Order: sequence, then C-alpha cells, then structure tokens
Amino acid sequence: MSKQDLAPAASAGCCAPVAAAPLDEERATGLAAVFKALGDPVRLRLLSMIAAREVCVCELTPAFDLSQPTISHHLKLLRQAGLIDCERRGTWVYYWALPDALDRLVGFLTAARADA
Amino acid sequence: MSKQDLAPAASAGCCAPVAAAPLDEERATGLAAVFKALGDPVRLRLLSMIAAREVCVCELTPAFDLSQPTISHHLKLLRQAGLIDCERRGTWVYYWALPDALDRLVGFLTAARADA
DNA sequence: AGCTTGTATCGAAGTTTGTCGATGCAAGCT
DNA sequence: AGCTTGCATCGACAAACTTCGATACAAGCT
Repeated sequence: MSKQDLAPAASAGCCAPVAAAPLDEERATGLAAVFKALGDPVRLRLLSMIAAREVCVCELTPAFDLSQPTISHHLKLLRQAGLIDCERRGTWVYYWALPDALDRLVGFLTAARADA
Repeated sequence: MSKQDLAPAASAGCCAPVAAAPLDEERATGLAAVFKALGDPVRLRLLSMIAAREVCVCELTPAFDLSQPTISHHLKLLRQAGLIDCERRGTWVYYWALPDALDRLVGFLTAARADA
C-alpha cells in the first residue's frame, strides 16, 4: 500500500487540503538545528537578553552562575545557528540578534498551529 | 507598552530600553524543554504530520527509515513536552497535536523578535 | 617592551541523547 | 485457549552535549 497518499481528503472538503507540505527531510534538518540551539535554558536567556538590545559579553557573563568559557561556548552555538551575530569593538565584543532566524521558526510553528 | 525599568546599573545611556523582562530562569527552563523536543529532524517531521491531522502510529512508523521502537521513543518525547497527546482505540494508537504548546513558543519568539 | 583585562579556543570529565534488538503488554483473531 | 499484530518498554552502546580549568589571542595600558 502506498503511503504517498496519506491524505484521504475525507471530510475536509472545501478548503485546506493537506495544509502544509509535510516538511521534507532537508528543511526539517535545518529547522531542527535552530530549535536545538534554543533547547537550553542558558541559551534561551542569553538570546532574550541579546534580543532586547545589543549587549557586550562583559554584561552577559556575570548574569549566570557559569564560567566564562561556558558562556562563550553557548554564544558560539547561538551564532552558528544563525540566531545572533557579533563584532569586536576595541577591547569588547558586542552581540545582537538576527530576527530572520526567529521568523523562520515562527513560520513553521504557526503553520503547524494552523493545521491543528 | 509599559517598559519596566529593570536596567542594570550600567550606563545604558538616555532611555534604558530593556523591553521584555529578561526571561526568568524558571520560565527559560520550561520553554527550553519544549524547544529541545523540537530540536530533532525526526520529531519535527513527526509533529508536522500529526499537526496536519490526527494520525495512527501505523502511518507514522513506515514514513521513516528508523526502527519502530525509535519512532515510539520520539513520540514519547513529544508527548512529554506537551506538544502532542494520544489515545488507544482498539488495536491502534492515535496521536494529535496540542496547539497550546506551540502558542507558548510563538509567544516567546515574537516577543524576542519584537525587541530585535 | 612588559603587564593587565576581555574573550575565544583547547582538551577532558561526566551526563544526556539517538538508535537498535529483544522483550512485554494489549487487543483482535481463529 | 492459542496465535498474530500493533505499540511500548528495557538494556545497551556510540555519539553528542554541557561544563570546567588551562591556555591562547587581542587590545589597551604603563
């Protein structure tokens, strides 16, 4: 039996036949990488602080009970996920948020939300 | 539009924005647990299939190149995250999505997005 | 040139995660 | 009762993750 045609298009009737495409494997991998970056309380708090306004690392590190290398590691993961970016200005390094990555996540979630 | 002044004693300059509260540790832990559940391509695809419509496990398992216990394990994690729920009906088990969890994630993301 | 401070990178240790085969349980059969 | 099918749980293993101290790099000092 072919499971290609999962959608019975039963009583759905008029509108919304198979609302969102079932999320192909490639797109799922890309999205999952970003979600995984948010799957840690420390990184979530870091992102929320950075999204509020551009922040220097020297303000972020003392806000946690973690070592400086650990905070630096989490910032690197957020950056690799495309959620933030940084720049060195003299002695200090400043981080800011990249809204596009958040937009992609919201797009997926609202599509799933709409289906449900 | 009330901006609570949680500003750090830093010399933030004139206005000291700090829009949303910086996401307390407890809420960050709860949200991160849900984001972590989405941090895997298999679970993301499972959720998108389940969100489209209520689905029987017997339709989900053959859609992946993974063993049946592995799919069952991923479904359990999604359920523990509050993203889906299930019910046994005779021989088969059916899963459906819980939109509230998605709403919470969208709420966090759009708040962060607004700040940035 | 040295010294000091801010940040990133480098191993390493301990924990968690993804996956599997084997097994167990539930429900519908004959 | 037995047999078969659908799904969950168990135990194990390799891979990945989080965290740390030690170290290296970068920039502004004296």
